[in-house]
Amino acid sequence: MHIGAAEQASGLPAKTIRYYEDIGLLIPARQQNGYRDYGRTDVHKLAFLKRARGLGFSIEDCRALMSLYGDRNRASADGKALAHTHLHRIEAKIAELEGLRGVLAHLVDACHGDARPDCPILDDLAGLLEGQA
Amino acid sequence: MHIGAAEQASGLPAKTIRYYEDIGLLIPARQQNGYRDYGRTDVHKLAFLKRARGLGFSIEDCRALMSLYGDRNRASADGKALAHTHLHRIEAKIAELEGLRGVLAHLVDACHGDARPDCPILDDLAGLLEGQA
DNA sequence: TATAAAGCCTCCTGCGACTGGAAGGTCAAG
DNA sequence: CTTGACCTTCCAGTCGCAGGAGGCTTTATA
Repeated sequence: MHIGAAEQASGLPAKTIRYYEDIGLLIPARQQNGYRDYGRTDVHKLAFLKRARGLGFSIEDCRALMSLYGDRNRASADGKALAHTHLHRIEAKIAELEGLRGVLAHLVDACHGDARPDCPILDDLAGLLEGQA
Repeated sequence: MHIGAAEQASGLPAKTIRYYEDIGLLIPARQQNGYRDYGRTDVHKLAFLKRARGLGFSIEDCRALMSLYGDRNRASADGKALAHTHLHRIEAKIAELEGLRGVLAHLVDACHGDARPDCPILDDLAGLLEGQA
């Protein structure tokens, strides 16, 4: 199966599939003409990678997950640990963004937003609140 | 004021301050020996940039905000529009991450996480749920 | 059979927003 | 006069690809 077909079957762009080969995530066989040759297992792995990336796992996480994926003697605890760590990262990111959202919503709310120049948003950025305190 | 002092005063690393000059965000005066020379206004602007970046505004947003910052005839509506757009981006990102969190929390919860190899997390990534349906 | 189009290959560059490091100039203190 | 801190410029690397150039091979059509 050529890379174009693997692209259709896995949902990953050919560019990405080649990149994954570059970094050693999934190295396919080659035909005599040099074309990459993907088998059914390869396509499964590509779809696996797509799903894992879609869940926000880093490439290095994916490497570890792929290793577990192909390991019959794996411990489910290992997969769980990876997912758990990743979940914590996501929760931390959410908390960070919620903090930003709070500040921004407050500022947007406080700004009348007309043609006049006085703007609490720019004032906050300029640190005038501290300056006036 | 040398860059080291500006670093202390603004809270931005010297590397970042130089980078901001490279991309034309804040170009300081130079002393005769070639050293950068930051004045009080420059330090204010650096602190302004630090605050804006800390709120997650992109560099291009910061460029626009800086322009408004220095414009006596600005309309507060412009600042509000930038902040509003940014707020929407953050909310969209939060929603996306909350989706991921939901899926991951579910998977982590479903995985017993012991020495046995069967792992709902890896099964999900492998698309076995669809395969079995 | 000739040719055009599609698909494949490798290699290089760029994105955003820095960060680290090398090689070298400048300045104040001992 | 030397040491060390501080400054300069420039280059490379980060992450995860995407875009494009230039050149094969294969396939489809006239």
